[in-house]
Amino acid sequence: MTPNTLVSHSNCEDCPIRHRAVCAHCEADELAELEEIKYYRSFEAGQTIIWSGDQMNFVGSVVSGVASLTQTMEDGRTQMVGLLLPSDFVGRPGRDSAPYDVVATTDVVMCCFRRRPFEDLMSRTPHIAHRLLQMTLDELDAAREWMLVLGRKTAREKIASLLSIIARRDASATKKGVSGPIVFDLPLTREAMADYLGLTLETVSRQISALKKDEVILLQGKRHVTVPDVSRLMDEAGDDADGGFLV
Amino acid sequence: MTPNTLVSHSNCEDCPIRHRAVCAHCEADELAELEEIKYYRSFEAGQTIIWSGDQMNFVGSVVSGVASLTQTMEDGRTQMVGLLLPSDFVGRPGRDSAPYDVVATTDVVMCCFRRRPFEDLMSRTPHIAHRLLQMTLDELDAAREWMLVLGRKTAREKIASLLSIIARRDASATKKGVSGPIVFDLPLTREAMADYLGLTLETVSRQISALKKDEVILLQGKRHVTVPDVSRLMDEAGDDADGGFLV
DNA sequence: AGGAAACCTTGACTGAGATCAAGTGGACGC
DNA sequence: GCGTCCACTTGATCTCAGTCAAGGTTTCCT
Repeated sequence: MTPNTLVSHSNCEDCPIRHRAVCAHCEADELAELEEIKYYRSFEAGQTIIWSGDQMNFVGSVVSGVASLTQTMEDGRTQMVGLLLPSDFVGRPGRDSAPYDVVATTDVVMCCFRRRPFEDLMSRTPHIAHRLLQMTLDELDAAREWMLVLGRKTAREKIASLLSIIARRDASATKKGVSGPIVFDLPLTREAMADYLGLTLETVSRQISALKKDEVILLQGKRHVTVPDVSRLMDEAGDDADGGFLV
Repeated sequence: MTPNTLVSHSNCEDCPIRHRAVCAHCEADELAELEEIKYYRSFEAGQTIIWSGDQMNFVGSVVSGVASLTQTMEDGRTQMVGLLLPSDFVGRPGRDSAPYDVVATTDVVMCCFRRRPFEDLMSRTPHIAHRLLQMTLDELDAAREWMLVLGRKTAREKIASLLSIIARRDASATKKGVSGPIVFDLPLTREAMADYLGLTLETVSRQISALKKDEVILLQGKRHVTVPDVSRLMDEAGDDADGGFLV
């Protein structure tokens, strides 16, 4: 699928996530050490990267594509608990077995480190530990914002919230300005969106149709979204109007 | 309210959360440094400890009592996004303003550190940074488990989940064995439980009545709970039967 | 080109939990 | 002892999202 990806940024300095991932604060010498223990792996859309309960032999960063963390109950009810975009970190140093399934939502390339060497390196490298703390705190904030969405928002607000999160992360990755309409492709199926939002896929479909009818969004095909007025979308999400593109 | 608390463990070595809080891994000399910049503050039940948006001048640990992190939408809908029990950490090093309200649910005593000195100390003390990373990762796991509860569980399962979480944390704090019935007091009002679970207080009340009628729990008064059979409660929560008291 | 499999949309009906409303019970002050 | 307040309970009704079902598109395979 993505056969050349492995070659295209084997050098960390050229890596597209160099300044956003767990290695962001590393000095040249630290980066060299990381470079020695890293390796790339590619996954196709739909593939499970890690099974819940499995031995965790590696940790790593998403380089390209989208993956999701999901939890499943015995009767099959599924909840997505994390959306992993490029630069996000997978795995927990110091833990043996994975608590969630990690699934590739699109084709994914990961930059992996064997767990033990990474843990050793981390204990010697405050820059890495510090960056990982920062990233974990950010994820905790995102999880808490998500709890408000899951617990208190209506179906329409949930969809609007998800769209504005994707739009925001997309904009911050591509460094586009905030002004004017925003255009992006949904990296998730209706079912994945439902699992993210604690809804059924039928409800997701209906609410997307409703937002389209009300011209909050425009659709070309089923995945290509245009948001003519971002603040309108934020209103629909029930968030404070300004929102602020901080990250 | 708790006038003597300030005195009763001004010495870190005697502190009830000494080995579970952010200071858990500290050596004697590191502890001495912490001791110099720490101070205690007490809050009465219902008091707001930190307002969302406020300047964060301190961070700290809950020593005794229960506090909650809550998010509120403009129209008043409220979602609790964190339940802070003794040893839990409040605040984020490196952040200026608080993203959530922190409210004392019961009377609370906190061990506070002024933010700047704490940040300085942390950058010099890997033991503290490492412990904070551990605790943050644990909180992230808890938040993700909570997302499953909010997104996919029924009202009855939500209540059973909350009860088993409180029972578990209570048991691990008091070091009691797992066998036999578990007894504890609910530290939350019905309304706080509703805010935690994304329900209304009426639904909380009805489901507690239903669990009582089905003898999953026994009630003395409105707050004192006896769980005759923990695995029965876990079944009702929809979790995998064993659950494991790891923490 | 034809067929099958994903993925998505839409409609009709149902039901779990929200909403609105009334009432209970215990704690506290006077 | 009596009123008041607060936390909680219970009942009646409504509604939003779930469920069940049918049909539409797109893509990809043969």
